Amino acid sequence: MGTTQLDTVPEPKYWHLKTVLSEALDSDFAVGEILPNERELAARFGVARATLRQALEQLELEGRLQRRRGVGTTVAPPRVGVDVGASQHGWPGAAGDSWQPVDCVSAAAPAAVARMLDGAAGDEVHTVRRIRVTHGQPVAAELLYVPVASVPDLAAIEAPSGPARARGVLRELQRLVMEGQDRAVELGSARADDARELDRLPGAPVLVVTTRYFAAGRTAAVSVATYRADTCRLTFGDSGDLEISHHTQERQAS
Amino acid sequence: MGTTQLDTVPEPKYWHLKTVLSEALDSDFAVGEILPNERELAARFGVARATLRQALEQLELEGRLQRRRGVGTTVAPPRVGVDVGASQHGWPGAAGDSWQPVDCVSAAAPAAVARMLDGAAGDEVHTVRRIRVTHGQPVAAELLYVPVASVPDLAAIEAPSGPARARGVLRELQRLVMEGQDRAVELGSARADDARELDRLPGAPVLVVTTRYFAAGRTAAVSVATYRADTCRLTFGDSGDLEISHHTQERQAS
DNA sequence: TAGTGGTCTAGACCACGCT
DNA sequence: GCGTGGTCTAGACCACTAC
Repeated sequence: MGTTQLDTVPEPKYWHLKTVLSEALDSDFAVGEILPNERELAARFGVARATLRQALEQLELEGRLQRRRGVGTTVAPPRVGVDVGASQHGWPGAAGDSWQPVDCVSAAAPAAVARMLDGAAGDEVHTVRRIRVTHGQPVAAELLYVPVASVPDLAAIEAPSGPARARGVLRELQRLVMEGQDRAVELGSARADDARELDRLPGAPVLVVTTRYFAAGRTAAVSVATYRADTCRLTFGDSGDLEISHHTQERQAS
Repeated sequence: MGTTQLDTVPEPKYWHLKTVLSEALDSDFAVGEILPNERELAARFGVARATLRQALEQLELEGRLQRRRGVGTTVAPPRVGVDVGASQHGWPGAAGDSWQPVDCVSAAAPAAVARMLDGAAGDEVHTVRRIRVTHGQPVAAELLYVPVASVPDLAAIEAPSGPARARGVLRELQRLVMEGQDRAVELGSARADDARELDRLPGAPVLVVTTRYFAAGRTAAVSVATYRADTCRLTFGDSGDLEISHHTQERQAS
């Protein structure tokens, strides 16, 4: 009698909720507008708060919502296109890049880093910390590992740590002839220190961009950049946005 | 008195749990090994199952674990490096690419697609469905949108749908002169149909790679490829594999 | 059929941002 | 202090897989 055709497809509540909320966001809310709080939304939809939260989490993962403890849930602006492609074919720290050096320390390389630098476990590296800011918002935090062997002329006069030393390491890098680079993107979750720089909670989803820079037949530096996955869209190639200028192949013979 | 130094840093339980489990995975478990079930793990650590699950979810997001309903939780192998970069500078469907056409239908373009094709809302497009398989596992599902105007010579003889028609559309694409392309990567959650192809649950985290192909001064095609975020690392540039350690893969020459 | 992970509930308390 | 989202609990039932 009461059998509906939905018997065969018991769609989870949170999934259906997400769909309903998503459509409501499109039609009834403006960017930046604040939603009713979770307890009220849950009551309104007749579900437990945990279920409602499962739907909100998905929408936040997709960049539709932004949630801040103590404040509320707001409608997120469209993701920012952040260029990580061809236009950055120079060394990190080249003039005009959008990174801001924060700190630098020198110590033995962690095992995982040493492996990527094809060096031994205890080799000493400069570790440069940088932040990338776009439209006034922090979008990425980076750890740049530079073996001391890559920048032998770094003056001992430089400060032992801090932004000044970071700039010194970056300056020395520019003097090398780059032979190529190598990028990978994967999903990760923010470590505590990255989360702090990115104004997110630890464990927040991030896109981890790992870049290896080659010079003098060796891996001269490795960058591990952590982008906010909720607010960023990583773009490659010339036209990050809607610009369709003519594209000349720059397929360089090695 | 009983005040410990931890007062200032009330680390969440699930975060601490994740750390502990992560270290246990490194030292006590082999790839593919099956973990104790969630109820037992929760009891062993003295937390509620929901809390334990929060830690497992993070580890799965980071590609450390694999969970399958009705089966159990296993230790995941390292992520597979999937090339989405320079080596694929040809049209989709070019000889030797790792995609497998599945289906093709022709209909009016959805609004979002029409926008990327800089066309009108109702323009007719061929929608090609393809699957990418690596090491025997499905890693990505793609929807390739090709305006009928891009492949005017597609014979009417072709089947109205199915893999045969998909191959026809791809074949016609090869005849165009590519002027450039354009890629973006962002985090998303799997739609129901993609999830089925990727052997995941709807909502699973995925990396969405959007590519625009330019020819004859227009956007000749748009591809939206959905990669499993748990098992894939997207690589760009020359050297895809970072050669983490023993890599005795039988790289078959085709 | 037994055992797994997936969903859902109805509470509670905590940390944080504002005012 | 108050309201917000974040964490946590102790259950229950369901869907799926393998035997």
